[in-house]
Amino acid sequence: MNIREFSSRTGISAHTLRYYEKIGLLRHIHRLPNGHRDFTEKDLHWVTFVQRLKDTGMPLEQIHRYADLREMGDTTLAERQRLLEAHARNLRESLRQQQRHLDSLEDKIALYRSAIKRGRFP
Amino acid sequence: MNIREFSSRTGISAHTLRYYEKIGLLRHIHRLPNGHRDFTEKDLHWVTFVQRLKDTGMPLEQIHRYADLREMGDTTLAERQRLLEAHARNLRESLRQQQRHLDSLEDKIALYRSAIKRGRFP
DNA sequence: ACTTGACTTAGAGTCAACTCGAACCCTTAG
DNA sequence: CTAAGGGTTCGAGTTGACTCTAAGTCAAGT
Repeated sequence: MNIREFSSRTGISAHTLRYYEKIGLLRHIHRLPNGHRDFTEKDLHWVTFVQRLKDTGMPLEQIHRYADLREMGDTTLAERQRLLEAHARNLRESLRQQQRHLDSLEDKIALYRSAIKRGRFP
Repeated sequence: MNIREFSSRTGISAHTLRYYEKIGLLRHIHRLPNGHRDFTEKDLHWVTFVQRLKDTGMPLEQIHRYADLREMGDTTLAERQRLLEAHARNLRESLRQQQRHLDSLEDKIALYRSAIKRGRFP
């Protein structure tokens, strides 16, 4: 598929897709004879995974590292697993922290609610 | 307390604290006769709240807006409440999304685990 | 034949949120 | 008296992740 369709399927702008290729997050993108990119389902699958890593706060540089490992073949399976496990641990910790923040915000909102009901600030 | 102690109590660098004052996140910071900032417990409380908003993804500009409302007194209570409630809703949604991402990552890690056990990739 | 529009590249510009540097002022210890 | 160490201001520089521009190619439609 062309960059337009790939862009609309992934929600990533064509500009950003080219940028991702330039910095090495996307590799071996097939080209048509006219030089246009021709993305595959496999590319879609990889990009979806990249988005997941990115959305959970992994910097592009570390995703790049993962892409490197992937490129090196099955001898790096264990290292990729370690990388993902470390990331999952961070994510779990971050979720706990965000939950604490949310609880605390909800407490504050409850204070606002009762302050407004009583017509003044606590 | 001086900027050094305030910095170490909040975990925010002195540089950043001055920056926060410059952009209006910190206001009415008391000064000693020599011009040095003299932070109070109230400042600490406010900064802690600002950190919570920031850590849960609120842009500084919106925190600034909240600071404006706060400055305007009790007539803005309802609006501040709405602002916090909208933020809490976003945060709950983001937590759900992050949890889905985590589940998906854990699935992938499980695949790695079994691939490594079998000595090859799925 | 020409225009339209999707694509290409290299490289510059933007934005949020810091982060740092330079030049300077005060107070206190030796 | 002076040097160290903490503070001050203003403004410039950095970082990560885009985002856009300019100049060009190419294929299809009128």
